[in-house]
Amino acid sequence: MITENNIAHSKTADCSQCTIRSRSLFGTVDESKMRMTQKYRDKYCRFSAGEVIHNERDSIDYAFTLRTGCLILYNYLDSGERQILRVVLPGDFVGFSRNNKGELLYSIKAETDSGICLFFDDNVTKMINENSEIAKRLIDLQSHEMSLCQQRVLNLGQKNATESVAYLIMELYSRIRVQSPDDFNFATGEAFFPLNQADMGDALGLTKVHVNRVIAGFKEQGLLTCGRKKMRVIDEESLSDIAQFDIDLIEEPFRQFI
Amino acid sequence: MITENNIAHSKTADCSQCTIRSRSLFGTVDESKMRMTQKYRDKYCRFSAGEVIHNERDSIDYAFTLRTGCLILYNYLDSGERQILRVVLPGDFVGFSRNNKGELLYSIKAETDSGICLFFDDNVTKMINENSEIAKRLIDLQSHEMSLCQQRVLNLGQKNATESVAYLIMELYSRIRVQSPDDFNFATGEAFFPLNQADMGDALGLTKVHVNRVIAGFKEQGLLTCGRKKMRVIDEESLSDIAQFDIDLIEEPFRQFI
DNA sequence: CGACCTTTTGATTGGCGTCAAAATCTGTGG
DNA sequence: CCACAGATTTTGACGCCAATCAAAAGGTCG
Repeated sequence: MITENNIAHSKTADCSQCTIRSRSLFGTVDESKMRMTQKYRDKYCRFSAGEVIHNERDSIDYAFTLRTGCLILYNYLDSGERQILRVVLPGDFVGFSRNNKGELLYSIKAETDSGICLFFDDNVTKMINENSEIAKRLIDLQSHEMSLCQQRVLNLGQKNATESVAYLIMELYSRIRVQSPDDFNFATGEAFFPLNQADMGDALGLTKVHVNRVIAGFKEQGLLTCGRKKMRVIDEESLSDIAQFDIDLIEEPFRQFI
Repeated sequence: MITENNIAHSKTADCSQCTIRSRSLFGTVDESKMRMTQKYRDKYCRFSAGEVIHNERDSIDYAFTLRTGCLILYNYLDSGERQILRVVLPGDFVGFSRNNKGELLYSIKAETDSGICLFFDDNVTKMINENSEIAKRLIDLQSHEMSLCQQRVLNLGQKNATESVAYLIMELYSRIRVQSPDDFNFATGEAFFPLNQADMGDALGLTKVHVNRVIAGFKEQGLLTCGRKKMRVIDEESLSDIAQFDIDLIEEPFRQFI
């Protein structure tokens, strides 16, 4: 939950300094209108790694863009099992998909130290009403997110452990390179990887033990090296083949309506 | 693919006769503006059960609302396995989530005889530009669909065969009651159920053999009766409990922006 | 009636889970 | 700089859920 402690001065995250603006909700809005877009933002909030931002089923009256860091969206089942639904990286928009009572159906946790640009629902409505560019951009972002979610269904439904671990690694590794370049060392190919093996298991419906065995196999084959929250993919082509992963999905969201 | 054979006279499906308008893209548009909304529709097309409407990865220049019948969206893997991503019922909007080349990432097949209201992309853009009511509705529909998709991820990732078969049955059965009432006998509780057991397996990542065993168990416990494309749920509460299914998800999409 | 599709049943196999414990890494404070 | 607690990764033995293979039974339609 957001408390006073989380709220930072908006000045600390000015739109004009934003490195992920082009991928965000305002990605198609001309820079000259930056003051207009910034006006809609209500707050800039920070969270420390491990902080729970929102609890499944609580009501919520805002949505946000992740500016820095990494969040996970997840659900718990009665059995106590956790399913990670989505890994959120900078530029991603979060807070839609409410049920018919206006509740958000998943919990949100900061996986690493993170900063979000917050918009109250009223202001989201305003943005959409006043600016069809933003409405269209939101539709494109949603539809891009839907593609990723459907690929996850495909993974979980039909791929074996090796294939789906490879997919998760390739998807996240590629997205980090594009969305969070500060966490990616372009010289060495090493990325800061926000998920540990237990998290990966929770995203894939596997146990951490089995995830470990699969990754050990990849290391043996020389496809990647990794350690505590670090990941370096050595053979992207082979891993992509194993995963049936298509990089086209990760690039800039399609601009269907311009 | 759509051919001349599929195109029916638009008059055969007038908006004023439409029984699922309230759930569709035009659900929030006042009836007095019906002529305006109908103007955007380019074609009304019919498909027979089994017809493939669109092939994975082909380019496409339209989106549509399903008016009658039932469609499935699916992908094939290299292994030849099929994953059903979504079962489309009347009122649902289909044709977004393109990749950055404008391709649709899934195939579309008519599971039963079906009729669709087709909009070319240009007209979708026009609708959204000219009418923020429609844009907002589209955003709400997409976010509702996203919730359903995330629930599917939860099912596939963390639930066992019994739970996920129960979930699929409850989700579809409930949606048929709401979205396709002609296929639902409110006196007996019997629904026309568009998926056979092999299809259900392809939606859940299970084999048809195992789906059959699970359903046999439900029958033994007196939770449901079913036969060739028929389904009658006797004990909705027990099945919902097993499935951890929440009916709130199925009701009218949340109107977040009004 | 015969071809075909779907459902049902049985026997066997295997991929991944479960349980348990050791090894390694990380941060913290004395 | 080292000691120590806690988190994460790694390894091993064993078990089970759902897959696989195979075939029979039942429904549907021309």
